[in-house]
Amino acid sequence: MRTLDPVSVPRVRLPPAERRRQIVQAATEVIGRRGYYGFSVAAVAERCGLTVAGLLHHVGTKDGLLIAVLEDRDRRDSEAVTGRAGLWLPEAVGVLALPEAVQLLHDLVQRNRSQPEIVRLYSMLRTESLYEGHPAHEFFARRDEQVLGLFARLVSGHVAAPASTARQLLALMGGLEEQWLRDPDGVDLVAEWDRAVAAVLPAPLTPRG
Amino acid sequence: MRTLDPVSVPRVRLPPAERRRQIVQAATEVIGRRGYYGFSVAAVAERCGLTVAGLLHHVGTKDGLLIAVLEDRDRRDSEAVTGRAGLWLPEAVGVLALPEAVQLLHDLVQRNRSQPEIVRLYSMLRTESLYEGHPAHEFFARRDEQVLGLFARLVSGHVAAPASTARQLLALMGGLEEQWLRDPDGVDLVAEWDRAVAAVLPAPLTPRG
Amino acid sequence: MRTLDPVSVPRVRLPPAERRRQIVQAATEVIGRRGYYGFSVAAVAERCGLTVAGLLHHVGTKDGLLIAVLEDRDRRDSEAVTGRAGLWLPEAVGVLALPEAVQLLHDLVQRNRSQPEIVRLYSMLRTESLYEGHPAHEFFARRDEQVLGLFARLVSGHVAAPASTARQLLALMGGLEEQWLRDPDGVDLVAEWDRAVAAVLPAPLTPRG
Amino acid sequence: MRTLDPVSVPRVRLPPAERRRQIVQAATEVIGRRGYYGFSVAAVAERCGLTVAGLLHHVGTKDGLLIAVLEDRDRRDSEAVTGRAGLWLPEAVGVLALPEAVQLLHDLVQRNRSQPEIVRLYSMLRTESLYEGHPAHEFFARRDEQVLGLFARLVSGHVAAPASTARQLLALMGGLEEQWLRDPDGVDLVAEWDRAVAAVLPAPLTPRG
DNA sequence: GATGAATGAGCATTCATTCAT
DNA sequence: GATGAATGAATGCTCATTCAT
Repeated sequence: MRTLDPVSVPRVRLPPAERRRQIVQAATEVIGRRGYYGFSVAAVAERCGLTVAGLLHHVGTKDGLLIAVLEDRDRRDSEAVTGRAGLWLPEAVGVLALPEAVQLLHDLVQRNRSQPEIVRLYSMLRTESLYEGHPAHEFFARRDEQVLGLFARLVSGHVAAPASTARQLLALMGGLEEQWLRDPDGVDLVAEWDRAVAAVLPAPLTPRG
Repeated sequence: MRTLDPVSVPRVRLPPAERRRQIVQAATEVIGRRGYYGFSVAAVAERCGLTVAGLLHHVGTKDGLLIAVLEDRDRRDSEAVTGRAGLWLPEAVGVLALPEAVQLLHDLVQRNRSQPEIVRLYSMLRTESLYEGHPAHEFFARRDEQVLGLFARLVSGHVAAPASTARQLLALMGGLEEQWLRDPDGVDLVAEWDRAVAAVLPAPLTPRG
Repeated sequence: MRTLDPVSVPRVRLPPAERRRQIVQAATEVIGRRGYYGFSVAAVAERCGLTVAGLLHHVGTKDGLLIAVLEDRDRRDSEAVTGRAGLWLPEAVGVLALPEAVQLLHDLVQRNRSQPEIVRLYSMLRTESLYEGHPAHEFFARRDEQVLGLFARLVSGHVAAPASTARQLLALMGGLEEQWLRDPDGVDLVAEWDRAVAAVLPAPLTPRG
Repeated sequence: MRTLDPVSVPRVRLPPAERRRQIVQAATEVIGRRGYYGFSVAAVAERCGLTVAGLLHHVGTKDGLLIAVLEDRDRRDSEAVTGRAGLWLPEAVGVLALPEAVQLLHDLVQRNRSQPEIVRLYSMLRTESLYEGHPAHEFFARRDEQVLGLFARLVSGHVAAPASTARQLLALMGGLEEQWLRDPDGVDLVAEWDRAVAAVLPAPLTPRG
């Protein structure tokens, strides 16, 4: 067998919270590389220094593992934008001026650069979930809808066709991230993003940081 | 698990060329939906009305099947641009004026709209192949390099940073196609592409067709 | 193909030690008859009343099964000569007088007569492992070397060419065992062995028992 | 796949007799290494530069291939002893004096040294065929019986128990050949055989050649 | 909280064989 | 005389899951 590089981990008993974190992280890496269809519960278990049965004791099933990963992501993302005050809520964004919107997108991309494993996970699952049978199909359909809505509101009033601009921003973000994942050292994700935004949005102010 | 919907076909001996075409097409669909890791040789065989052994007689291994698909694509793509006279060769493109370049990209996207299965295949494989262990890793690394080079030459002289603009075009193309695959009826791929090009390239002339 | 006669056993959970013993015994029989290349994991599993997956849970792979058998043999053989005090150690044997040496060989053959399955296993594996690709190639090369060394020391001082006499003893033992396996009722293994030793060694005393 | 080292042979059309010879030789090698159960028709075909179907065109089935090999051996062995005038016939040998008998055995072993592949084939098949289900089971049972009979007659009148001496000679021959196959450079088959005969037969005259 | 035993289903691949060409 | 297409059965192994401990 042996998928991915076997990271041998000593088998120790961990407190549940830490174990959970460990599992989610291992699953993120493995699913990010092989996708939902292609990854095996055993590969994740091995990375955790757990038996398969031991891992399943925490997440129940293979699907449960995916759900755990997705929920964990959702929770962390929410926390990350808490400072930004419920940004995902439809009503919350209309108030932002263009510079603030640009800054927000910039921060988002910058944050992604610091967590390639998670970017990889989303890239993989978003592509895989195009197929209707995929367990995350609805999840990502809803997700993209929300993000497109958010982006559209962010640029609304500043561009001619906010919906199309939103699509462009989403496409650029995913596409540039993919190019960056393929060649992390050759592609400066944040710089490319800023340049792309400058091309797509009018009067782009240079974002800070 | 019952992958995809089983299409039962009578078992007959087919002329080799036609069989080959059938296999490649079935594999394109299946791999496009489940990815290389997630698809099974059996699923392809079933779609062809062949035994697994019968299928393997033609392609040798699972990897051989992937290679067959990729080579077939390459061949067809080459044929498609033959009218455009060896467009992938580095020297061949410098001569194009911007309107012709825009037209060429437009035609490319329009062609893609007519073959969603192939777009899906490439989308899936490009994402999966980010992982270094993937059998198409090198294939897509080289491919993206070529395409980025082509795009850069297409826009060279017309934009400030051709390499970055090339990245933006590639990202937009992949990203918009993905949005279109997720919601084929809700997204007008060609229109969105034209709008994106208008945003990203200067003085965009409306392409014909 | 229906290998050997299927012995159907009720599927129950066995204590690990007993299961192990059962597996090793079943494998000994099957490999002894069909060889490593010719036997199937399924044949062993069936004899144990286990699924193939269930069997593989214990031994990992087909090779692992062979190794388990060989290790088990080694362990038992060691135990059997423990009473003889580390007989396989080079220094330990020089002290034996010829009658004791003859007695020892006699006992060895007599023990073999009581376990035809194991003799058959060794006969088969020793022959198969002549081929360099065989998983037990090195094992039996080393083994034969050790045994030849032991035999040479046993007869050293009593014959003109101990190394050649050792080869003769090893050849006779293997060859007579094979004749006995082919016709267990027609060949008196121990008697033939004693007669052979009488021919090959000088002044052979009749061994007891 | 790929068993044994793939000896790539150009595919040419051969005259039937030569093709037959080639097939038998390839099969001899492959069966000698992997045994009847462990070898594949494909491995033989490859060595002949033939398709599997092409090979089967000549020998019909896997069993047919084994039979072809065995018959070919029988024919060649007969030819080899023709000069010795129907030696395998029961009545023909009683007339030999001991020195002639010793010389005959010596010649036999010497001939074997020149064809290790065939010795390997017989060693493998004789061991494998101990199992009653083996297609050559009867063949080798009869064969051993004949050889034991021949040997017994050869030494009859010169030793106390001709049948046992015959067994010893057969055992020695097989066993020494096996040791020689395991280490062809380290074991001088003919010399060891002569020494063994000297030990087992009385007043052994040094054979010529 | 975690393990070991066991299973049923699946997977890629090999194998011997048949048949039409 | 030889090939290519195709098959049914088998092979070694993986996988997700259950259950008793």
